[in-house]
Amino acid sequence: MRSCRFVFAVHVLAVLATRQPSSCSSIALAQTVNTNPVVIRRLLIDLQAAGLIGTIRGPRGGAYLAMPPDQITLFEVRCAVDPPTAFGLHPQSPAPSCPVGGRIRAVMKQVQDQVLGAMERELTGITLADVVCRLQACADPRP
Amino acid sequence: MRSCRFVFAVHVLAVLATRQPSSCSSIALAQTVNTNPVVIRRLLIDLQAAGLIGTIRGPRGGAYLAMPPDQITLFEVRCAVDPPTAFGLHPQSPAPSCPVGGRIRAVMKQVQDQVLGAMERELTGITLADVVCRLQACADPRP
DNA sequence: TTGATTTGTAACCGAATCGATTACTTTAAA
DNA sequence: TTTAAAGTAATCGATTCGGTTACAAATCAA
Repeated sequence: MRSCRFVFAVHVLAVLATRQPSSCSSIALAQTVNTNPVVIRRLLIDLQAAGLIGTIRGPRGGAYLAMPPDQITLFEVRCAVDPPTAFGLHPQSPAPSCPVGGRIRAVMKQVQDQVLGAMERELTGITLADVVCRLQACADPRP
Repeated sequence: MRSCRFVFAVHVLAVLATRQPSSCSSIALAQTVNTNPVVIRRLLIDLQAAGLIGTIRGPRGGAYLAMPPDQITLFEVRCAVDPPTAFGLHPQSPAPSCPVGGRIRAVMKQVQDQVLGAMERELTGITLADVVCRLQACADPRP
């Protein structure tokens, strides 16, 4: 997963958290992230579908947090914008005649689920409020 | 990380573990994985650099395990063939004038390190011997 | 009602990644 | 000497992804 959609999303949500409860346009968000507004709007659509933010069309519109920052975990953010993948699996079916090839896919699927579970536990332990706190360089609540 | 180098590497090592102590050619390995021998040889180079396998050139050559399967963890395998990344970071510098933009990179680097640490703990807990065991559908030693 | 502003969305581009492939060199066993 | 295998360079094609342009839809204010 080399996409930076996740860090962009956390960045955007952190800005919205500091702007609460007023909204922020995709243009302004794109400037802080240093990317194109359409890239931000595509993210906003996914974050909105996940119920993390709301958007307002028209003049003075923009995006706003739909939830208090301490109730948004980074796991939810990741789920909203990235596919649940830790590493790629076999693109072609391995040789079924080989004892390894016949079963390796199921085993590696298990391994991936274990790894994703570990990532979930870690990301569930970090809220958007924690991120905002770290941004302000206050004491890390989870040392 | 969408590359399947990691699953290919585990697949190859599992085959070598069942073939111990004799060696196995990249052609034979490529057949079980269902890919091209050069793809396998590129993997073998990385696994060899990590000290996990050895290779023999010439007729009757091939790759062999350099270590007992219960001393090879999936974390070592992953380190050998994949960069230590959980998600992409900001490609362009965020706006330093924004309070979020100025610090978000460092914070997300921390988050990535936490996630990588969780992945490391999970993958360190699975050895190549465990994988071989799971391939044989015996009771999972780590339920 | 009109104009301005903003989201939503489609289309496309260019760079990067990656597995696959061909071809060749190097090594070493029989 | 022949043959089989690793090592390696070069290239191809598909896919992904951020970036960009353009435009439609919505909504607010004058």
